[in-house]
Amino acid sequence: MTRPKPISGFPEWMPPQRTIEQYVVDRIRNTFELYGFAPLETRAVEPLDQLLRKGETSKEVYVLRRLQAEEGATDDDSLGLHFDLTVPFARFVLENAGKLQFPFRRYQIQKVWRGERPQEGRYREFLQADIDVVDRDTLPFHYEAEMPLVVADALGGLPIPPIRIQVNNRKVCEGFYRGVGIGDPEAALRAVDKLDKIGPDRVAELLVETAGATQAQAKAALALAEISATDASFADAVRALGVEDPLLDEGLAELVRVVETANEVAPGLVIADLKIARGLDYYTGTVYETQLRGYERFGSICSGGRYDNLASTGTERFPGVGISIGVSRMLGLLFGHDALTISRSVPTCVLVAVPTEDDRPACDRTARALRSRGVPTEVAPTAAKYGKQIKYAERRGIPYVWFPGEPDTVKDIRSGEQVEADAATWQPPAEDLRPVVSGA
RNA sequence: GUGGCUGUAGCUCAGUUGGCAGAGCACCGGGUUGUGGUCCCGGGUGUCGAGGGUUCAAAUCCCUUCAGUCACCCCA
Repeated sequence: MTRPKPISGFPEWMPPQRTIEQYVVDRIRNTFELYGFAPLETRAVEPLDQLLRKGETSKEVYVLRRLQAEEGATDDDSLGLHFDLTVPFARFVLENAGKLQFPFRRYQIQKVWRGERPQEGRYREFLQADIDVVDRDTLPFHYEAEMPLVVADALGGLPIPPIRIQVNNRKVCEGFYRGVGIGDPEAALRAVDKLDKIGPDRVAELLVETAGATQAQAKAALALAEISATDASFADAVRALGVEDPLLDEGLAELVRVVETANEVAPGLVIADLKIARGLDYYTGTVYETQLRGYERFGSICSGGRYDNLASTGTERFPGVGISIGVSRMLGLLFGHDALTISRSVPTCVLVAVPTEDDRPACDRTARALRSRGVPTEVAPTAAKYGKQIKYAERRGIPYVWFPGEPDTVKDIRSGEQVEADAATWQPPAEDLRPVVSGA
């Protein structure tokens, strides 16, 4: 029998890491609900044509197929695992528009799948935590300013490095490109997005080669991309470039509002960064990317944007804005750098020692009494010597060992302090009740 | 999907021109007939990632494959 091996890109964390993940997800979920987002879970699969509706990245979609699929099965009816939570949500809104009240605020925390080549913080199966707001026909702009605040609140209470959310607005780029006469705005966006990686010279070359820009146009696009600021001053820098376009003006006004809204609540959280592009299609307004301070080189852990055409039937339109926290990605990076620790590897707060097997029923009663008051408790596996029972607790980080006797005593094995205790009333200090997650 | 690097004990790693698989820490047992950590004694716990090839002989050389990681691609 060969020992089973891991599958590339499908990480399985150990209980301490999973405990941390649950803690993080709880924090995120509670925050989302604090802002009034309603819970939603969509099925894992979507019709393949739905998934591929936008973009030609079909390579990365996992397709679902029965082992005994019929020979003549057509591709039309095949199913794919969802690769994000926005596309399934858009489908859900269209499907259930009649039952929903708009604007509709929902959160979704689910696994998604992408057939990418894995590396640290980048997996084929991973967890995302997503919020979106959609409305019918038109979506008020102010929701675009709200997204970063929710994310900052959710992540701000966690023992992780501070985040910085980079924002841009598609209208700024597209208006600007139109203003200077660049023919292929999408190609231009794609080129400009690489600025940090390949530098201004290569971006200028790309702009000429792929976006059909002249040298002067490339220079202008590059000048725009190099602008960034944590306050509204970026708008002056853009206007100083002397490009005139109504869409540009609209985008600038929106981006200023996003930045100023954030600065009022959380100064330094948001930075306007005009090279941020995100995916090629479907974003139409504000776009977000998020860096963990100190982990900038690992890319964005949270991203999203405004979309106007994702959910539409032709007659009805449901514009939306959303942002998604890459939970697995963020935790994978932090775990990889030993930047998160937990005080114990199991939930157990108290181990009830067992003097002899004849005493086990009494020990079980003690455990039940503690559990009934919310103290996570387990009973020692065997009536081994007390030294071994204490070691059992120590190896797992369990802080307390309960010794049956006349009277019962409980020992804090970290300090060695042992006191008389009654299982009907004893309570550990609040900080010992659950494992504590902390930064390294 | 393309290319590079890495893979030896639970962890960190050593292993010479191919010649009996090692160290530290961790862990297990005992000293300790019942309260751990210090100390002493004892124990190597391994499919050298896997499969195949070359060879008298492979952790070592060759091929394939799996996994991790890095750079691309992509990031909906």
